[in-house]
Amino acid sequence: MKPTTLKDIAKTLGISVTTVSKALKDYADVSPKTKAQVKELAEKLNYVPNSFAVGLRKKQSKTIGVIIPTMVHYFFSSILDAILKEAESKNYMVIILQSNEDYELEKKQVDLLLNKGVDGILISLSNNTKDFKHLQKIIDYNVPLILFDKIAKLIQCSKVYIDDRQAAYNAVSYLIKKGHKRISHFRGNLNPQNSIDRFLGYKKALEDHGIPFDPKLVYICDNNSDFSDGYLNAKKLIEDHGENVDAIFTVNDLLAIGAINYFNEQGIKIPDEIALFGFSNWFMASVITPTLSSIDQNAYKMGETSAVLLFDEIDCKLKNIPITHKKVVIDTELVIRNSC
Amino acid sequence: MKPTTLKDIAKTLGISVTTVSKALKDYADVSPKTKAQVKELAEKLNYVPNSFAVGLRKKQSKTIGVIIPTMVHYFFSSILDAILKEAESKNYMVIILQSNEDYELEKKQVDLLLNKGVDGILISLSNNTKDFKHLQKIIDYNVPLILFDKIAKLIQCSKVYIDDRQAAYNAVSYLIKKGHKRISHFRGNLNPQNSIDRFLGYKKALEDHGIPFDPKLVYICDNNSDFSDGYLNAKKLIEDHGENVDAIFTVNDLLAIGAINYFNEQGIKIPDEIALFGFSNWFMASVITPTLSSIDQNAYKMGETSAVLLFDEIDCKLKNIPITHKKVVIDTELVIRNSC
DNA sequence: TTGTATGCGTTATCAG
DNA sequence: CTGATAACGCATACAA
Repeated sequence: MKPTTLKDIAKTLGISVTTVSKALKDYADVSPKTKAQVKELAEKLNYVPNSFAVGLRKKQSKTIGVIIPTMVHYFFSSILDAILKEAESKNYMVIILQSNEDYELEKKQVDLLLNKGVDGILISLSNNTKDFKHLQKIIDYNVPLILFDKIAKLIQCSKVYIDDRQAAYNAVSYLIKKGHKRISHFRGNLNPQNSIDRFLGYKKALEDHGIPFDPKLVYICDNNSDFSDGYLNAKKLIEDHGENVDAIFTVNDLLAIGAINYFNEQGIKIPDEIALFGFSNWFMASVITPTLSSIDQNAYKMGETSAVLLFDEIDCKLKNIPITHKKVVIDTELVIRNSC
Repeated sequence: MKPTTLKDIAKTLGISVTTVSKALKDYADVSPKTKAQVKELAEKLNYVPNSFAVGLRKKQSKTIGVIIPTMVHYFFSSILDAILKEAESKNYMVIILQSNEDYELEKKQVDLLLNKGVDGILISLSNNTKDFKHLQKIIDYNVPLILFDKIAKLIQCSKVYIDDRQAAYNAVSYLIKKGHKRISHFRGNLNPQNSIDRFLGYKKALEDHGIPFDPKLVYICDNNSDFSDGYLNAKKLIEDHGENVDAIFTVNDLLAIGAINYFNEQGIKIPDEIALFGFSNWFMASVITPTLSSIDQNAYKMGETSAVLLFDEIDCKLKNIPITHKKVVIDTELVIRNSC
């Protein structure tokens, strides 16, 4: 079965392709009668415009591209969920690519998207992206670009992100107000900015509340490892400090859950003997025992906001309105549960 | 900045567009010298073929479409991960759509993909899809189609799925071999086939091992509810049967985790007083205390297999080799942990 | 070995 | 009100 074309309709109706095209678009200069005829037949033949042809003519694809480091992740899949829903409502399609934390791949994928003629691009950068020529290329091609979560400060485009430092600050301040004084931090690798900012927020909260920062309470964990790293560091923490530690703020929920497992196993009472605060508010945080307090990053809102911004810019471009880049900081939220 | 076209290259080199086109494709009838010149300039100008034009000419897009019920789900995001990786390796792009368990939306999305000229389509059907005209349409348009996980038996196309019945049978048989005799089942809604098959597997395992099936031990849970439904039904189970029940096989991990929370809270020992077996092997199963035995559905392999089948069919179509539809049953695996 | 002509399906311009 | 024509960028059959 072949798709119907304008030509098919024109032929059976004995009129020109031009008229058919105009009729379907409700141009003012087509007689109501012709319009009716054309529309009826088009409906009957199930006509849909060929998107290659439209794209070739109008240089727009009604498609956007998204590049994320990885898909199998509650945070990113929630973001994608929001982007897909937003796109759906605007009748856009979405091409999704995983950079897999690989800079070269990310670069190649940008080329693919540009080549594909997408109307806009959303990117959350790979941890290994230090060079931004590929992003500049997008801008040079005049394709709207929004960076989210993992952003590059120097690139001239709209950005959507959370304030990791502030969020960490809030969590640690909460622990302090609850009376905790010896607060450990399980931090991530030195590398990604997120991890640095969360550490800085932790440190600042201590300082602002007159609690001396003790580097011995900071444990560096492997970001990509599974939760067993949390378990192991919890063990180490107790070995190193015994009762001279009363809380842990972890850079993500997974580490906290590993630690919870260790404490449960050892009969160390949470939160009485040690309190815990995670980061990200994975679904898991609400089902573990005890339930884990955590910082909700509002992934859905981040995705939604990014998509809305992108469609705005696409719109502006179509209407030749100059684009003003925006920076949106998404609110995070302390979700207090039973671990502190 | 405008993308380079064949015309640009032809003009600066003073040759025809045809020659440029052929040179880039290494046609035999272009002189090595011309080829070299063309390629060099193309490289320099960063030439990439305009995909709209190519699509219009060749009627293929190097793009496939995927429709899934929902994205924010460990199972589906793992499948997508595999599909994206497979597509990446074949230099294909992937358009992802969420049907959101809505039949009308699914239908519309099929039209969009067809209209978009994708080279193939992968679908996991919505629970509410009872009518398959939209799938037939894909086949009528001669676009390769693979159904995975939630399939329609009557449609003539390749399918990739697990044997839910067998998997459930295996899990329950395991519980029986461990000495459990009063095994409850927390089943899903009556509606999706998965849920029915898992129930049937449960029942068959009992029968085959000479254990009478007791309908009072079967609890119907709301599929879309959160884990609290598992908690509530566990409570009910104990109220109804007291010690006269020694294991539960749940239709998914979430319900099992809800139940675990209840038992932990009540000091009911797992697995001594009651054993648990889940289904799906969510990440959570390995971090909960006690860790939960579950059935791994091999999501990654399912995605990979589906994608490989699709690319095979696309290939056959290009080469005019007749397509033979395949049915692939993905192996499931009992993952035994501490809950039984 | 190179180039000309044609068409893919649509839309915009302009003439009738 | 209608339609002929050109153009988008590329690929191919056919000439030269």
